Amino acid sequence: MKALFLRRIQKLDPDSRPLELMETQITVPGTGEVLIRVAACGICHTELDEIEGRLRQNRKSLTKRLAFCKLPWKGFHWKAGHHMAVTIYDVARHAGVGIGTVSRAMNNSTKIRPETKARIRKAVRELKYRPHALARALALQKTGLIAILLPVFTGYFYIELLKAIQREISQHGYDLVLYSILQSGRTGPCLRRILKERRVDGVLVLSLQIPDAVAQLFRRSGLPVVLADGMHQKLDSFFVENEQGAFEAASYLIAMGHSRIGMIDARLSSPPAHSRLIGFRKALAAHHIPWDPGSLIISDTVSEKDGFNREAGYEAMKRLLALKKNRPTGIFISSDIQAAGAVQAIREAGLGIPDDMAIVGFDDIELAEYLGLTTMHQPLSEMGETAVHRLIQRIGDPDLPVLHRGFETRLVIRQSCGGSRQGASQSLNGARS
Amino acid sequence: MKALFLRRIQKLDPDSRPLELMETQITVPGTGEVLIRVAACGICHTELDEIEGRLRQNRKSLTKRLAFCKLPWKGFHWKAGHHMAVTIYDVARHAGVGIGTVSRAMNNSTKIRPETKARIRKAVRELKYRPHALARALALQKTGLIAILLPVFTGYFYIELLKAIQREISQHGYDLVLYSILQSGRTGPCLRRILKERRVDGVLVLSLQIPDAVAQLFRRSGLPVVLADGMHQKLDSFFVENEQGAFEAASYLIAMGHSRIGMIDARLSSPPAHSRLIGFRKALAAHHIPWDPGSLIISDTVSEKDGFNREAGYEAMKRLLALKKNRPTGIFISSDIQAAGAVQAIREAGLGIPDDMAIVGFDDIELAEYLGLTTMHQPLSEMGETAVHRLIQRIGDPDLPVLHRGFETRLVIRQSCGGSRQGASQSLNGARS
DNA sequence: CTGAAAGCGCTTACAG
DNA sequence: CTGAAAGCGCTTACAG
Repeated sequence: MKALFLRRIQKLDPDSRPLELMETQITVPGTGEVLIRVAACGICHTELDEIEGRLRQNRKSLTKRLAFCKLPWKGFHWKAGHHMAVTIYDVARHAGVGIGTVSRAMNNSTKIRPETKARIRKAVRELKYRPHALARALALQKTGLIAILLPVFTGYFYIELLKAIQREISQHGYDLVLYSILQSGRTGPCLRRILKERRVDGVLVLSLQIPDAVAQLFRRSGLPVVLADGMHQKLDSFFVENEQGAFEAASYLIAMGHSRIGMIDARLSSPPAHSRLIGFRKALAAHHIPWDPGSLIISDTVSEKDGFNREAGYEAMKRLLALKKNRPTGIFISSDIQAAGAVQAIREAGLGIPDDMAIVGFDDIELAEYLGLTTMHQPLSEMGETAVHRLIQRIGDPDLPVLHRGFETRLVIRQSCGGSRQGASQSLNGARS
Repeated sequence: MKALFLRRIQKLDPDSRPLELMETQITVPGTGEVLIRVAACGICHTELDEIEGRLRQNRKSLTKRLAFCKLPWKGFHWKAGHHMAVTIYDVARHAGVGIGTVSRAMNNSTKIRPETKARIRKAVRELKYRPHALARALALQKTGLIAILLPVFTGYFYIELLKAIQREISQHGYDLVLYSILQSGRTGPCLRRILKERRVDGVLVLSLQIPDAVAQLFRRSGLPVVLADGMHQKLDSFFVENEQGAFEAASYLIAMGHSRIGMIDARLSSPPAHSRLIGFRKALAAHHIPWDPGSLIISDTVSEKDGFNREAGYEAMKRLLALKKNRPTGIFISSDIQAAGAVQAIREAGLGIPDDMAIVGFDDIELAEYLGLTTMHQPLSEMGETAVHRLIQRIGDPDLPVLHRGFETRLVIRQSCGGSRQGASQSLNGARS
């Protein structure tokens, strides 16, 4: 296998004419591979053919050298980066100007004569030139990239958020770099790395907690961070009013006539889980319903995960159903995905929803509609858009004051509490049909 | 508002001692803003405080100048990039070596003395140095980024795929840049842009068709592309055996005793939709069941989308149910999400599944389990992993031969055809309960 | 308005 | 083994 490797030497010798071959040499690494290295001055992408022609003419000398190495000549072969990319130098030469002028033409500088600009634009079109993003970023100290951190795709919840974020961000000319966090403990290290690597202009953090030390670091560095579905005192934060939502959810169960009300929550170290419990208890208190610790199940026993998953909801509901006395008749479940598991457990027990057990979820993921689940809707798109908007603002001015804003949830009534406005005809008691 | 702007001048004067202030000057732009520009030679991050101290000592001269501009002195204020990042120069000076040596120490070069390396490592730790990703990428011609193109998050389908891809890719030390394609026509332009910008080392394309001209361009450029859930003759492609899957799905309906079998498909310009129709028809033919064009509904009439969505499935099923004569008793639906819509239509018509209408879906998204939907499972994780693996390989050697590989689907039997092995107790005929 | 040059922060042949 | 220098492909004060 042969390789002809063209290498551009820009300033090797300012006086050398363009296209002049500076050297040819042969190296023979391990497996009989032959590398012919040709350094030429000011090679332009569009001139590669000419270069190759010259080399062909020069072939006898190459062949001689190859023979010396006891290797046959088998023709030319371009190395990996087959076609060299067009650079600003190519454009400059093609248009007969300096590279600075090309740059000004590309960046809509005012300090350029219209005719010059037009000429350069034409060259750009002809060579199909487009600036190398990295080089531009390095010179500009601006990458055009935004990092987004999120817990492993737990699925449904993030789709709507991501969609809104992606739409908004690309509208502002940015691209998104995805960092998915496998364990919550990795959030800090990941952020530190992002900060140091300086590959992005800003960071969007979804549903993750940021250690104070890291928040501090970001503030000092001036690299903007915005939280969505999360909260940090020192950073822009957009969050769902979990407490208000849980309060409403529980109040609704009470309004539907339930007096023994339980809750299935996720691990309390998760801020939403924590707030939802608080809202739940406040609702009970507001309605003078006594608090029974026995009817609160933290569904994080199943795995090392935070408990926001179907299996956890399933197990938790089974434990609730096993309660001998004072079994609740209404349950507030801290997420729809847990509720899905809970529904399964209720079905398997041969019980009916809402007759034997009423449930209210939280999130309003698409699945909730299929389940006929009454739940709290979160305004995820709105939150995502707002967060992006703020991030863009802050990239423009890192010294903006910190902004916190909550988004209220909204009760969506379906069938799982019996209070459907459309009647219970679509209830989900498949098990009893 | 004041700003003290520190600017590093590296080679301004090779003889100037470190920390020497080279100039101080004041500019007064528009709104009474004062910019004090201080260029110093070889300022190190860890020495900023010292610099500031000197400036403070020099304050009287600054104050004088400010007074000249009729502006009060209000102390120092660091400009945006508050803390300057640590560079390789800082480390080199801290360790008393050249920057080349630092680089070698960072990159595990063999050509470095262990003691030197240890000393540099220590400096790195002390200064918390980490290379600037962009600069490194520019010098190395390797960005550590992989682009992933996918149609707008239609949701469920891509979660599993993305999860597998993300896992695999980060294992190889890459990060993912997300490009979501709003209209399929944007695929080409987006790819061209990615190619030209050279921000990534490779491209993963999900479910999108690549124009021949663009494929050609990529081949010539040497930037690796791999397709997952898609196919192009000239590019590595990993795809689901849609035809085989549709064949099996239809065969299953036939085996369940149906002889009037319909299909709901998506727009046929979508390759999977097309293949699934072919597989479907082949199954009919194989079992000598006559083909009735009236019982095929292409569900793309609802919007400009491709038809792979719930609303489209809903409308399509309504049209099928409206059939006066020869109404099918079994339907193969080209995606689970359409099937979800179809289920709703069947329910609303007061019909039962599978008694009045049996359905088989395709995809096996999580929703299918809740719906009790019998469907074709796609090995998405496996396909995602394989695609990434190939991409990494190809980044290592762009001249690898083109690889194509199909992944077989698997029938998952639930309740929607009545053939459940667990009995029909969990069937979804909520409408009739 | 324009070109030449310094700089963005790294890597790596080259010459000790 | 190590330092000095050229190069990666751009932008932008600076000096005409």
